[in-house]
Amino acid sequence: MTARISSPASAPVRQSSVRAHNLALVLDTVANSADRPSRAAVAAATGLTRATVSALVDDLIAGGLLTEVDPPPRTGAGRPATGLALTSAGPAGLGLEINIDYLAACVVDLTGTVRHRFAEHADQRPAGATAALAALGRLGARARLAAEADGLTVAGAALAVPGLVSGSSVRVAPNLGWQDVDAPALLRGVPELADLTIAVDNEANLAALGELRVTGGKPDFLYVSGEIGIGAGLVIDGELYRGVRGWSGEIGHVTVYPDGRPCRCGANGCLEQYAGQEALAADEPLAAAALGIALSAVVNLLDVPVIVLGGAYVPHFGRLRDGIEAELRRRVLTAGLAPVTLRAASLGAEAAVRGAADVVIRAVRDDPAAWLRRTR
Amino acid sequence: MTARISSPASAPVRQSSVRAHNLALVLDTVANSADRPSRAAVAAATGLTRATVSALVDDLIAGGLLTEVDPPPRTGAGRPATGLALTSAGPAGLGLEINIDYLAACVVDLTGTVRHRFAEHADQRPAGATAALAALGRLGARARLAAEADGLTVAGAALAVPGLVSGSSVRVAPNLGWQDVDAPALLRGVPELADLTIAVDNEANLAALGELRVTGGKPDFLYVSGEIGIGAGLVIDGELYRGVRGWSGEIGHVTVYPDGRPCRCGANGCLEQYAGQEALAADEPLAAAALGIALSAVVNLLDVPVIVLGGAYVPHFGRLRDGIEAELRRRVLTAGLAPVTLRAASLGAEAAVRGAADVVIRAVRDDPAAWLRRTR
DNA sequence: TGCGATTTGTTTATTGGCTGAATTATTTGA
DNA sequence: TCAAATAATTCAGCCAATAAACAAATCGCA
Repeated sequence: MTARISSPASAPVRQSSVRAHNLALVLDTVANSADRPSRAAVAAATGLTRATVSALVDDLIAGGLLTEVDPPPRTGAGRPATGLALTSAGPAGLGLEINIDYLAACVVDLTGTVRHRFAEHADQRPAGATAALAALGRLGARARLAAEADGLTVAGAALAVPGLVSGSSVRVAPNLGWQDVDAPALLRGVPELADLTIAVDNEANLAALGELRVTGGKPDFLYVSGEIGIGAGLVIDGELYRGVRGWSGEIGHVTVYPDGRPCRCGANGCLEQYAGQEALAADEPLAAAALGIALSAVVNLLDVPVIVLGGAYVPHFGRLRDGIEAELRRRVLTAGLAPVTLRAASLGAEAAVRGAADVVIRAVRDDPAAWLRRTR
Repeated sequence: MTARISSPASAPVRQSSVRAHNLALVLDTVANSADRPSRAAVAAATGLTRATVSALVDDLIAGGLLTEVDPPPRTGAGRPATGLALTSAGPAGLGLEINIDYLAACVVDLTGTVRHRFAEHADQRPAGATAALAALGRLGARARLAAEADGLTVAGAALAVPGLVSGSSVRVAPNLGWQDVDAPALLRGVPELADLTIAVDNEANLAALGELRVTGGKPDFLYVSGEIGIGAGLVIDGELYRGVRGWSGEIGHVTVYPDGRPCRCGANGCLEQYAGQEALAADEPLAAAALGIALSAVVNLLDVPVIVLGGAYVPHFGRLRDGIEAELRRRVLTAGLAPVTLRAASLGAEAAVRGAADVVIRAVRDDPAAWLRRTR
């Protein structure tokens, strides 16, 4: 089988695209191997010939993405293999997060290991966007310097914010009181970050990616992040779905009780009023039912087999579980054909920063050819 | 720019994949041109060289997918161009549909033109799956013979059913009283269809594709099909999203009023009870509000900019519109940033059959290399 | 009428990248 | 010690793209 190339096609493909694709294929195969595969093993796994894999691996080693390591224990006769592994001294991702009451930065290397982690706890609302992002930028600069002292090259950064994002602009972050903030520009005001490309995304989306890194593979799940607001990140076939304008996942404002409590958004009966952090803290009795109703809607609409509760839900998971599952069984049309799996997130508060850092290294992993061109 | 190849990569790419991709690119470019483009125009539009385009076009002509036609009126000096167009005598798609009270078949050619159309109106429930599908198979056979009399080659068929589908099996079709029916096998029992590959999909999904063909381009929209049940098809970037197991779009069972009317699915307050065909016929006063609440959930979750109401909603659109839009304005978090567009479908009852036929020709268009191999 | 300018489409040499077979390297086991 | 086995590299060949030159056909202006 050869690869299906994304259809409908919209750009020409040339030999260099073949190379780019196969570089990514080899890198991905090494990354997803439990052991430390040889070139021959990679060839067998991918369907490429050993000659081709050798050439591709040479490029990836020269570009600082792979290294040769001791092979796994031998099993029989024959020339011993050379093991391959992702290098932990190549590109790294810088993750940044701003939230109501803290700032965080972390550095993740190509293997997915968190190498450095910094946080500052303080209410970010009074300072305003400019001051808060300057402080976060200084935190990021410390993280970058620490990473470079380790021999890592920071390939880019991503910022998690609790709000709606368009391109690089934070359109609205109600809980921070922000509106139309060009966050990357403000962060780059810190000299040590001036040369970095900085992406911005919603915290729930990035937390979903953080969770994805932990599970591995190409899963399908909905990650629900209970912070002051409730957001969700939808991962389909291992890819984050961001919506047409990047505004997907606003599950906190899905209507649960049409004539229910008024919400700060202007509507009535939003999920957030029954299952937000404040409701949880107040031991709101309807929280589980409300979550179950909203999640049933998601499953009916999208056929997502797994739901992961993260953020503030993690400590309350035991208490909420039964109530949510009861609603799912009752309200999901296909519940009888295949049950919906509900579980708590494996990462806690750091999911979003970590997901942000992952975004950067994910880009390198998905398009190693771009990284090779850069270091050539 | 060269194409990004679908990441994360999972299969090797070789030169033949490049050819396959670029064949699809050229075919797509010709198909989406308003005029009848020359080879040179296709080269300019795609970024390929004229030499390459000439070679690709030769293959597509030899394979019976493109034809040379009179060029559009000249505009200046230079050798006159040769126009290119999709052939209307090549592959065709056979669309089939079974619903509560009718059977339908239609044939669509590569250009998207409906060439033949057959329907039989009768209650399909008493007959049972075997007899009903035999009758539909005979209708399909008539359509196929008519198409072949025109010089068309039926490349495959697709069947629209009102139910949940897994692979080629109809798991449940409550309104037909079906359970675990291998529809393609029964259809192929008709000798004239024995050699065809027959896909099966939910009627709402296929109706969404039918609507997509009419709009053209790569739009994003949610198509809502109001039949006895209410289904939805989600189109993102011109592609249908089917869900992990193919069970997405069950908007009819999204909860609107948690303690509302009991539904045949066992839950309470499903949209279907307030905005299904029966409720519409009874002039149900809550229909618009219920639709608005459920659609707001979709937009909040998925950030879909356009909603198309089809099927039984089309004649009621004028009456429902204001009520739905009021709820959308009130309940969609991003309504203030960008309004949601609501419109009636352009195709009526035949949307699903037509979408089914489109599925087949879409496959040929997306992978012309497979078609060329077949006719070689 | 004729010729240069212009545009289309084809031909030819070159290049990049993969394949397959042969070759070299290194180990196990009889 | 040598045959069998496995890993990795080398090299010729092929495919599909590019670039540049060339051939074909028309317009426009003198």
